[in-house]
Amino acid sequence: MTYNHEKIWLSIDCLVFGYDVKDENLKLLLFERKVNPFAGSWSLIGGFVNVNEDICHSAERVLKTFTGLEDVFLEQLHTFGKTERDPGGRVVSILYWSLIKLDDIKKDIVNSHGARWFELDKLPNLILDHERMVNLGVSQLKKNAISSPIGFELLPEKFTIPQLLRLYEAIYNRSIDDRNFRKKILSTDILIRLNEKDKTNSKKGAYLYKFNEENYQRLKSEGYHLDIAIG
Amino acid sequence: MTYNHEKIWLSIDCLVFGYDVKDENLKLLLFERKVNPFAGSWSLIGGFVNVNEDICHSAERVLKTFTGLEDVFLEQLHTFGKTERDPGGRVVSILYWSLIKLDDIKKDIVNSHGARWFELDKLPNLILDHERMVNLGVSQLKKNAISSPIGFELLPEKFTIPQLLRLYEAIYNRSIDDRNFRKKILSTDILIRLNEKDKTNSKKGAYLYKFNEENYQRLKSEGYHLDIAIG
DNA sequence: GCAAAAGTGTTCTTAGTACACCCATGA
DNA sequence: TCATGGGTGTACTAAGAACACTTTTGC
Repeated sequence: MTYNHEKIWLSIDCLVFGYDVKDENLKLLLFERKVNPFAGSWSLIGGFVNVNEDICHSAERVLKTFTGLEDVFLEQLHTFGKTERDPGGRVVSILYWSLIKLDDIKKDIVNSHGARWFELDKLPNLILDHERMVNLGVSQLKKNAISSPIGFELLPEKFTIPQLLRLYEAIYNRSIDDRNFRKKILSTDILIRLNEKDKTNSKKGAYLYKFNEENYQRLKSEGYHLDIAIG
Repeated sequence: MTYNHEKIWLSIDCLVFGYDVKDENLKLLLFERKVNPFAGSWSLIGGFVNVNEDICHSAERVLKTFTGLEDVFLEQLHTFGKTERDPGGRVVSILYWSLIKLDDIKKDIVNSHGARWFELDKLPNLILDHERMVNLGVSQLKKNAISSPIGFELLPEKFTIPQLLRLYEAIYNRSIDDRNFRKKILSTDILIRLNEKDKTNSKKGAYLYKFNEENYQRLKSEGYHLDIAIG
């Protein structure tokens, strides 16, 4: 014991946003809390930080434990530390968020761990300050979708432009002009068109694209600002 | 004791940026560390979070203790939690930043508390991961100066447009066209021109302005993006 | 041949950029 | 009267916004 000071419980909470190209809906993963206080209520997934564990690893562990998922986008957002935030004791909580490309396999994995997906406008009441956390996450989603390619984290590796457009419409909750959207996103050169079409949504079929990480990094280092929020 | 889990030391580190309209230089406040490990080395100001204290109050306390300053801009940036970040023990640290309008009075207050201002390009070596923290702060400064009026936090209540321009040049470390800067910043309506001139820098004198908080809030809620980085 | 989604181009308007001169004043 | 910093305007260019029709194909 090298420092002489009182210690504090430190926890992780994790916002897990998921998007399914099929039903075109943004979803949030919630869990029915098993421990008191508030056993039986809905909450974000979370857990305590261990002494011998980097906080980013705690976040990965929490995500893995509750969803079975790993190697997905996971980033720190903010730390919540009001003394009265948890009536069960003084717990400071570090909020992370994860963005998931939903498919049936991942839905099954998550379901088998007991968590449940909720549509963003149909959330139940949440415990503690978790509602504030959700609000922060939603506003970050809107803010970041403009300037960084978090959108691609929510889509499968191969996706069509209409799917990407539909995702942005879901994030911003309004309709976007498809001609301008297309022009803008293609002019940035961060998409690679494949010689494949996806025909699940139309008879004509839509070209599949991949995200071009390299070009995106170049653009970003040049200080480019995507600004995809097109009326 | 309601939760059964190990606790952790939680600390605050605080980046304090200061700007003095007279010498037109961005400065960072550092402190010579008094406690081991690393006694005698330079570090950010910081301290432990108490169990009965909101983390934002911890940050205010740390700032007050080391600088005598209160009621200034103070915001959370990021939490650092690698297990090996402090060889003195497992300490997770929440980084805050504060932006200070420097004048002689504030410089005296700070000096009398034993901290010292360093120009950004003349920083000494820093302990632990404090260099990473500084880098994060500097990049946040550049990022936020574009889209939010943090610049005004660094200027006195009344300031001239050349002073504001000089500050942005200091933040972005390059020269900015004064005609375009003026046009842009005035077109946003977030400045109020006063019927006073500041003649410290010229015989003609430059009009003093105040920041218009109300108009800024309106602009922000309309989703406006300032984009002051003018070539 | 028709329904349904994918894909394409043009005009207009707005905002950014580059650039040079006059103004007010104290010394 | 002149040196110094403060203030203004215009022409050009690039990007955003609004908007309608053709293409492909399975049924």
